[in-house]
Amino acid sequence: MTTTAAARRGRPGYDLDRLLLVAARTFTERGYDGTSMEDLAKRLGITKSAIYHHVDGKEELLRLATDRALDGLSAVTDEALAMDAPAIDRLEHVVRRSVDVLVDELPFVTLLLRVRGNTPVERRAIARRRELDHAIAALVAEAESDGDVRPDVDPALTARLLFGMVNSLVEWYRPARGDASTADLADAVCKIAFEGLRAR
Amino acid sequence: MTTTAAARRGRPGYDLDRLLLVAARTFTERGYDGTSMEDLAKRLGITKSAIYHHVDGKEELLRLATDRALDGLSAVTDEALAMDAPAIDRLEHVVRRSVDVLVDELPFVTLLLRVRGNTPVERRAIARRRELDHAIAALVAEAESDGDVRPDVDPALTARLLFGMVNSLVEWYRPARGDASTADLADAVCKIAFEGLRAR
DNA sequence: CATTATTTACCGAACGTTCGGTAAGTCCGC
DNA sequence: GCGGACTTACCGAACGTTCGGTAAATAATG
Repeated sequence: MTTTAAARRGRPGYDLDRLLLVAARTFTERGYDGTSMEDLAKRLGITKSAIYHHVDGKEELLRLATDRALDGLSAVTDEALAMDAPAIDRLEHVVRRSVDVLVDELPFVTLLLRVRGNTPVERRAIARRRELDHAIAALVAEAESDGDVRPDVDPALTARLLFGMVNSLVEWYRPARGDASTADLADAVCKIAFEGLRAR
Repeated sequence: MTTTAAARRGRPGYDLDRLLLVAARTFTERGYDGTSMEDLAKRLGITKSAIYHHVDGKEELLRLATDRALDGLSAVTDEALAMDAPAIDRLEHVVRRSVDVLVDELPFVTLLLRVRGNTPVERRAIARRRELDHAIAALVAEAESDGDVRPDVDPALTARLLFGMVNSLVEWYRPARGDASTADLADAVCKIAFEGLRAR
C-alpha cells in the first residue's frame, strides 16, 4: 500500500510515511513528551530542522500517527457493524480483526493507547477512541440480550475487560520471525476471552 | 492507617506522603515527562523550590511513587506463594488481591504501569515488575500441569492476557461513592477471566 | 513564663541546559 | 534550472535545579 515511491523528483531522502514510522516508534519507546525533535533527528540521521520540511511541527507527527491507528480500528468496527450475523459473532470478528490491526500497526496503536489528553490533538484522538469503545460496548450489550453473553456481569464492564485484554497486546507483543502467526494469537485471545482460562 | 500525623514538630505544611500522592496523581494524569515541577508546585499551592525540601529531585518522586505500587503488588504475590492450596486457587487469590491493590493504590499502580524505561529509576521499576510477572507465569504453568488451566494455550501467553485484563482496570476505573464494591469488581474479573464471557 | 535553640516548611531569584521552532541559504537529481 | 531535501545558525521560552534567606511551629533552658 506504500506505493513504492518510484521516480520521485528532487533530492532523495525521507518522505512523510517513512518519517512517520520512525516518529511513531520513538514516541512509543520514549513517550511523546519524552521524545525531543533532536532525538528524532538523530535517529533519522538528519537535522532537527529537516523534519520541519515534512510536517508543521511535533504535534502534527502525533496527529498523523494516531490517526493512522484510529483509521485501522475504525475500519474494523465498521466492518463488523455491517455484518449480517448474530452480535456474538460480530463481536468475535471485531476481536480477531483488532488483533490483526494491533499487530500490523503496532507502533501506531501503541502510541494511541498511551495518549493522555494533554493537548487538543490528544483529546481528539481520545474522543475518537471513545466512539469505538461505545460501539463495542453496544455490541456486547446486544449479544447479552441475545442470551449469548453471560448475564451476571454488567455488559459495559465485560466490554472494558475484553478490550483491556486485547489492547494489552501492545505491552508485550513484539513481531518476530518464527513467531506464532497472527491468526494463532487471535485464536488464543478468543479462547481465553470467550471460554475462560479454566480447563473444562 | 494514616496516623493523623498528630503533633508534628516544626512549621505545618506538606509532609512527604501528602506530596507524593499529589505527585503520583499528576504524573498519572499528564505523564511523568509531561509534568513540570512548576505544574506540581501550582497544584500543591507552594513554589517549585519548596518541593526540593522534601525530595532530591523529580526522579526521586517517581522512584518513591513506583516503589509504593511495587511494594503493594509484591506483598500480594508473596502472600499467594506462601499459601497451602492448589495453584489455581493461589492464582485466583493473586487476581482478587491485585484488584484490591489496584483500587487502593490507584495513582501509584497506574503510574507504575505507564513507566517506559527512559531513566535508571524507570528501568529498575520495570525490572521489579518483571519479577512479579515471572512469578505469576510460573503459577499459571503449575496450574496447567495440575490440569486446572486449559492446555491449548501457552501458559505464558495465558498469564499475560490474564494480567493484561486485570491491569487494564487502571485505564477506566475511578473510585466513586455508591460504586460497586471492590469485592464485586474482583468477582466480575474472576468470572470473565476464569469462565469466559460467553453464556453457558 | 519568657527566651533561646532546633526542626520543619517555604519563598524568590537566579543558573545552565534543553526545548520546539524559524530564517536563510546549499545540495542534488531530473 | 526547477523543485524537493537538507544544513548551519539562531531565538525565546520553559525546563530541572540551586542558593541564600525567611516563617512558623515545638522543645529545652533559665
